[in-house]
Amino acid sequence: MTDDRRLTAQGQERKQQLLDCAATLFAERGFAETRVVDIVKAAGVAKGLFYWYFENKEALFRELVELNRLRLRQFQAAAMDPEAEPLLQIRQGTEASVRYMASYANFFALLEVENLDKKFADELRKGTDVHTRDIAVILQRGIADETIRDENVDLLAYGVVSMVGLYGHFHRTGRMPMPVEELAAFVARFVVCSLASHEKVARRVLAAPLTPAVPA
Amino acid sequence: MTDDRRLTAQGQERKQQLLDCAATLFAERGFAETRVVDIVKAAGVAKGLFYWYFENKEALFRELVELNRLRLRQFQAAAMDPEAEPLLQIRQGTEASVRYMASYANFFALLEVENLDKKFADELRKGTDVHTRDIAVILQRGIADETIRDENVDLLAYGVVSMVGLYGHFHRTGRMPMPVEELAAFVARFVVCSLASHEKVARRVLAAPLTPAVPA
DNA sequence: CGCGTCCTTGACCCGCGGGTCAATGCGATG
DNA sequence: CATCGCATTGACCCGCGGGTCAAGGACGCG
Repeated sequence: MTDDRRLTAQGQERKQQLLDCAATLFAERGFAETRVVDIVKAAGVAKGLFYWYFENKEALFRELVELNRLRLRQFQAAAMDPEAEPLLQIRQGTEASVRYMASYANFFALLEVENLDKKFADELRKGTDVHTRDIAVILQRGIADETIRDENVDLLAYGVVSMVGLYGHFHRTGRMPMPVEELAAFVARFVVCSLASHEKVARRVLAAPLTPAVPA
Repeated sequence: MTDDRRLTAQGQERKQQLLDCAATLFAERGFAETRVVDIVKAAGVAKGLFYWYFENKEALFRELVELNRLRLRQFQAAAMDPEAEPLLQIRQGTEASVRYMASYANFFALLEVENLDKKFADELRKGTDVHTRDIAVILQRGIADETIRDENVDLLAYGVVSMVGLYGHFHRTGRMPMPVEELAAFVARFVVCSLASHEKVARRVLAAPLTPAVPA
């Protein structure tokens, strides 16, 4: 495949099918351990077709990651009440992220791979950084109005973002069978407690009603 | 190499040399991207020699990980004052771990790889779990005496252990140039705040003097 | 029906890199 | 100095798996 060819409806579908199969396999056994043959077999097509839709295995991976990071950010942004106080926004975003990860476990497992294969680390890190910046901006407001502990805002943001990924991984790998909602609530409490400047701020934020589920 | 052969002093040394070179390379470019040839070249020996000391590449990796997890646990345990209250022990262990990771950055980067290659995940996870259990036991005591928030102890322990690894990674990959001591202090504060049941407990624990450096 | 574009096939190529092996060195030990 | 077992060498083997390609549908359009 050279640059962006025009794809028919059928073509779009087939490409998506390959993306889906690849995502599942990557999530199951990782990038390096997934063969192109495995992907096309899973999709029930010939090997050559893979290269009609993708430059190579790496390109497919990048596309997959990009797509999903986008989705997550949107989902998270949608869950935040723009009127709420900073720490409450963080709580809402955190809960939403955990839920998102649960529904799109396959896709999400993918993002973890980026840290493993150094080949991707540098390029894909940028995506995470953008995400982290979103959070940092909110945290900054919380620090300004003294509801969030006055710490290095980048360090805090990194912690918040990673935390979600961390517990998502934990849950996904089945080491703690528990309902998603429960886990989401736990992570939210954990994050809020680690950020709140005072006990009463934490209590106030945690007392707010559960974030309503947002339509995808 | 079949099982454990008797090695001369020279043999021990050579083997260690290979382990060191491999650790550096793995840390730099990851497991899958490091060739056996690269390792032996770095050590300045012939390829065949690699297989005199190790069953294969995977076996070397496992040995490396095992070795370092052991070291970390010892280091961490040594940093904890057995008389101190639970949360203070956690703080001491956390600070020590961050310091440890800074000194043995190469070795430590290795532990992250385990999450990437699914091949290792299952087996090596057990090691992490043991580590997590250590922490869980301490947390349990803190929950009993109400100095630590009454949450699922396993979830908390996982968070604490991962947190350290997380920020270690962050620091190691050079995204936040700052003195190790400063980072260690930050992570300790983060963890203490997320665990403490009450503001005054957190303050008390954080007011305690810096853990003295323990001789290796 | 002829032509062009999109789609699909599967046999084939080929280099990379893990792993082997027969030969040799070398430092103890009797 | 003979012998033995640890240590070391580097050429070689070989399969795996990424990537190619020539050929052949299928569908739409004038």
